[in-house]
Amino acid sequence: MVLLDVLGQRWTLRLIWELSHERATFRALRSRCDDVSPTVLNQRLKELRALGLVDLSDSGYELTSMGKDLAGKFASLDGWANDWAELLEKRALSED
Amino acid sequence: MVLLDVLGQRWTLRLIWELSHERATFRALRSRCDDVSPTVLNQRLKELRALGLVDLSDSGYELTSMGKDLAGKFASLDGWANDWAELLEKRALSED
DNA sequence: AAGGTATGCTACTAAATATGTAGCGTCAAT
DNA sequence: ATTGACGCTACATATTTAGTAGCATACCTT
Repeated sequence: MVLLDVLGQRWTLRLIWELSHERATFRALRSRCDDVSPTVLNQRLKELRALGLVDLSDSGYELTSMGKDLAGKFASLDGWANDWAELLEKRALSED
Repeated sequence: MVLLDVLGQRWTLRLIWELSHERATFRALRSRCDDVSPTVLNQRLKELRALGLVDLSDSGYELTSMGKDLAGKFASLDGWANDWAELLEKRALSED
């Protein structure tokens, strides 16, 4: 599963997540991602562009239709993650 | 989104993927993941256990019910990834 | 035309992380 | 008692990421 190897790199998933909310310039993307170093940011963006998931337009970086499609798959994750975080917290509290 | 930071680490996504197919011993998991070093494997498994996504039983490592739930979210990714890979290949061929 | 500001991106060093290999301690079967 | 499998650790090496500075370009304003 090639996709997993790509996504399973630091920042990749996060980048897609951020871009799924709204497109952003290189610098804006940086600051949204905890000021990730430009080196890595550019590396990841290059990869994502090569994979046809991200595109660079005049108004900044944005997901391609494929990229949006993929991001949609993760959208359902958001709700799940919240429930899960709650469960974790409860469990942590009851462990004392 | 904490979940993304966890998943966006090398091997984490892959581990969940592998374990979603069938449970495996530490060593089996290693060989299935391109012989990842035991150091990292153990680190990741520790994290995943702390997060309640993975559990170590007598018969090896396996996903908890939460872990399975999460893996299910990714299952739909499989079909998508195949279509996507095809598209990519076609595009690569037509670029010459 | 000169200055200011924003863009994407690169160079380079230091810090963090992963790899690779060997092997420990435990347990069950032979 | 030796063999083999288990989960896991130690430690040196290699790779990756972080962090900072700054380049080249373009647009806008004065």
